Amino acid sequence: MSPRRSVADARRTRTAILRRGLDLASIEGLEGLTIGRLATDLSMSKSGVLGHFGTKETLQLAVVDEAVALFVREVVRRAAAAGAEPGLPRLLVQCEAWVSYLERDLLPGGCFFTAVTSEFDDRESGPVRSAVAAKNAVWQRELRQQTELAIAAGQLPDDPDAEQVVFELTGQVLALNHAWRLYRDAAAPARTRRAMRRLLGLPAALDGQPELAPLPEPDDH
Amino acid sequence: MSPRRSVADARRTRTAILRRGLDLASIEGLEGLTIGRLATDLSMSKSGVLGHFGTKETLQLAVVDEAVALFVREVVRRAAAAGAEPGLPRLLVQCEAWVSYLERDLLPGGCFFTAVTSEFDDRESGPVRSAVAAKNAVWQRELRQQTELAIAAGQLPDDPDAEQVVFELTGQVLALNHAWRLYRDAAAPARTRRAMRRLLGLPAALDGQPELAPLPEPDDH
DNA sequence: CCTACCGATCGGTAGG
DNA sequence: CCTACCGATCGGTAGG
Repeated sequence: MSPRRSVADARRTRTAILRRGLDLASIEGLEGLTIGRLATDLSMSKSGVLGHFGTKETLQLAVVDEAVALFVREVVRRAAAAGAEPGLPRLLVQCEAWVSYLERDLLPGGCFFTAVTSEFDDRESGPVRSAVAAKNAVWQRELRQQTELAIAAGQLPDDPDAEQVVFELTGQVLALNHAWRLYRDAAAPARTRRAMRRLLGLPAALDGQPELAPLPEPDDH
Repeated sequence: MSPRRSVADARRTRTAILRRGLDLASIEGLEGLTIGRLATDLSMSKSGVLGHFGTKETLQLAVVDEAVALFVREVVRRAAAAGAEPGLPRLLVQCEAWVSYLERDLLPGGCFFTAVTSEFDDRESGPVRSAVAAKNAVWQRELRQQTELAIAAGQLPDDPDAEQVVFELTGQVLALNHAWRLYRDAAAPARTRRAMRRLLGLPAALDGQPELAPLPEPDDH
């Protein structure tokens, strides 16, 4: 009965820690995520948890990576799987996947990046802050590229500034998270879709088809 | 040399605690605001700090009130002092005061309400969460009223849904806080003003007059 | 307003 | 992966 387990067992434990850590961090933030709480929830000792990461900061960075993996799976890849053409069609699919990601409440505390950005944006620069800012920037750049393609193809109405369009799209998603989490406002996803539609020069939605664009079925995880 | 001071002294101490507490809470959040840290910063003992409030929760609620007072002074009253007529003119002044409030960095951690909303929106209901949600709602209601007046007066372009307009305005302010705090993006205030202008059916700004509407000089505090 | 405490919890280490 | 610790800090209390 040695406490030493196989490499595969260790990896499984690590995965369980990160999965639970991501749930907790979405609620309590990355500082509020404590090793003792994780250990209790997983019926482990604190040193058993910490052994996988060494320090709390390394654990926090691993949780950020876990959150990125979820976002990539549920937004980036799901949008890509729709096979929409570059430019406005792809941008619409990406926006729909983004709204859907929040609407489906994949994490108990809502959007991990919104929570953690607000937690770290005033901190001195550090690895965690940098990681969050960098991951945010990757998604913004992807949206900007599609917007630029849409502009070049004459698919957008009047606003020729891709940066401005992405800024405003982001704001509508932040408003969604805000209304959805603070007031449990069930109308918020529809409001965000309506704002995005207007911003991208689309006509108002038909009653029977509220989505911005059709998406493949979501992964059930 | 009794440690007991006058009532006026006690009130001054209380004010100092709340002022510092608001600064700290804007950075660290209302949970991250600790009594020990406050005591150190103010060269007091922990029990000296706690004596003014009894419990941490009471302290947190007092800090929320302090934040409301700042917002009322710098946004609500400053906008009212401009003397704009109800409807679109007043709505523009209120939006300009709102953007200016963030742009001027009145607190070291940016918008207190954004930070605290994101911190408490997933928590079980409690007095702090309720207070934050209620204060948020008061401002939203004020904006909605002016929007409804503007709609009734035919001052808005096409969108007849006041709730939707307020939702989108809020989103642009959230985007401002996001870009301003996380990326130190100096272009963010102009982007928000531009988005608001478009949303409210105004022409694009002239180069020399970027504000949404003229405001009186800010209070220096 | 202070000193002097309390039990609980924090991140982390030693040693196995 | 565990037990058994460490010093520091948390919110809060007793008593003056």
